[in-house]
Amino acid sequence: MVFSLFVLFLPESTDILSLMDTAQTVARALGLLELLGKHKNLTAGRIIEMTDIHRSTTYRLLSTLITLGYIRKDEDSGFYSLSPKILTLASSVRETRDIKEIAGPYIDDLHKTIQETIHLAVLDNDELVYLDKRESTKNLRVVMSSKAGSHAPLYCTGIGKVLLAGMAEEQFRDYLKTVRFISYTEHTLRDASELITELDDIKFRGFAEDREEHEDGVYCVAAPVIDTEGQTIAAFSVSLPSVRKSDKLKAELIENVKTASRKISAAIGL
Amino acid sequence: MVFSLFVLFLPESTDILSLMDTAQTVARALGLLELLGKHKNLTAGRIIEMTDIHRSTTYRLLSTLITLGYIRKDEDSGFYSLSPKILTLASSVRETRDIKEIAGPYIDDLHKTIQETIHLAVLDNDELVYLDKRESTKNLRVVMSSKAGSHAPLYCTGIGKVLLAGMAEEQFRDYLKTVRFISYTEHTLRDASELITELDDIKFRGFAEDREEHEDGVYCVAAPVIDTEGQTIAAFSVSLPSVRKSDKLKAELIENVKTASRKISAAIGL
DNA sequence: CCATTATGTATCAAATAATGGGATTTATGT
DNA sequence: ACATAAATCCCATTATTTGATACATAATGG
Repeated sequence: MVFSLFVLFLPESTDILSLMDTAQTVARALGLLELLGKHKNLTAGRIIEMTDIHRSTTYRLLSTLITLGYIRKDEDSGFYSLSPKILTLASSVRETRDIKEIAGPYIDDLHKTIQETIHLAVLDNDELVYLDKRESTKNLRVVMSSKAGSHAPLYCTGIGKVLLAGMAEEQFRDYLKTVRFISYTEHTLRDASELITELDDIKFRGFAEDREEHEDGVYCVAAPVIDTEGQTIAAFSVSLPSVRKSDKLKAELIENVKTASRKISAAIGL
Repeated sequence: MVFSLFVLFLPESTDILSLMDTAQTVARALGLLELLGKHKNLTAGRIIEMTDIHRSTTYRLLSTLITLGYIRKDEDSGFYSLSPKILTLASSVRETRDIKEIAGPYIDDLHKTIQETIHLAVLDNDELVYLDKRESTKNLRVVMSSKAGSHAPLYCTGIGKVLLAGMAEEQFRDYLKTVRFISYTEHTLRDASELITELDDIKFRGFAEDREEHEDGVYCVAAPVIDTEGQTIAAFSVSLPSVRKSDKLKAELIENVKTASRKISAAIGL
């Protein structure tokens, strides 16, 4: 017998469903997918019994799902089953799985140790987009307009350069085609050649610095989050007023950021 | 840009969709899932751009999918992404993934070696259901009514006993509650106690024999298909006329069947 | 061999459920 | 603070889904 599914399947449950802004056709179709996931070797007949959806409707939904490639039918046995297409979706889930959540605790640790502004971001086309941040607790602090969800350029930020350094060749070439080098400060990298030199250095050292390249007076150290396949899937940075930067602090920063980078990357790999 | 999806998303593509018996709402919803699978970190706005579905509709579908637990939205960044619920479905795919297809080549090999009738079956409630078969090439051969998709009892068939032997305790107890021991032949096991003794033996030896327990004159050797978690997910058998059975042939049969069992089980584990 | 049951396809009128336009609220950035 | 954009809500329209009926085929069982 089926339990929770019943709620979704009952055609007359208008009172419940109409309250929530939910499409019942979709609910039914996905309910069928779940049903086929839970019970193996179901025939059309049994599916109809289990769901209380009308025969016609069930057949139509099943054939829709077959057309869309989500289920298939073994002609000999008459069994319906989930098709491998679901696996394609599933693989994307793992990649997308909340970097933010996994990285969260480590970002917190880092924030406790060095009480400066921290950002976590991922690539979004030719820009970066912030996923999360922590603010410095000091009076003089970096308060970027970088709310989570906002965008920033790649070539002139610590995080951006880390993400560029982690790009595949081809993707990077595409990036170079579209990027326009705007000089936000006198330290902003001015062309592709400068950028490439910088990226080589970043690849070698495993972290990036932003030496007031995006905003005057703001220094920043960034490092990547790397998944099990070696892909850079995100990056984070510590930003602070340049006036606070000393050789000692810088060394400490880099040390901590690199450690956090390793820890988060390990955590991402489940 | 999106390509194939466009076809599904275009609202006016009645000419195309009306031909196929396909539900467009479902197509759109699943299209959104695919979109979120391919492109990470999509905001509602971008999704709307990409799909050409009206704003309202897109939002409604997204909220439906959220309600159903298939996607989720990061409130800070506004990104939509596939939720882990997809993984649940995916794991079922792996289990369900065509045992028949994977086992096929090995069944063929087995059939070439010992040219007798072979069946492949899985559990279906309190019975077994045939997925596939090969027929003996000899004149005197076992021709069961067992078309793919047909059912047979467990306690008196080789495959059935293998499946019972691989059951979890609890499931087996449930089975004992409902089973009625019908004596098809004089060799049919007559009660739970006889069955349990037999199953212990099968568990120990790793294969089962059917000594004319279901049909007079039919002898059969069966073995399990075991997945990576040690679960018996299917079983197969070689059936032949008892008259052909000799000690030498029997030894050969068991040898070949056990080998095939190992090979198929290994192949199932991807 | 015929009667019966299960599966799938097709048709179609009715009604509901999805749609999309627009208004409203909420964010965002200057 | 304002202007602009994004997201949510609302609701009449209609287009899509629905389910009853009927038909075709195949499998099943006596």
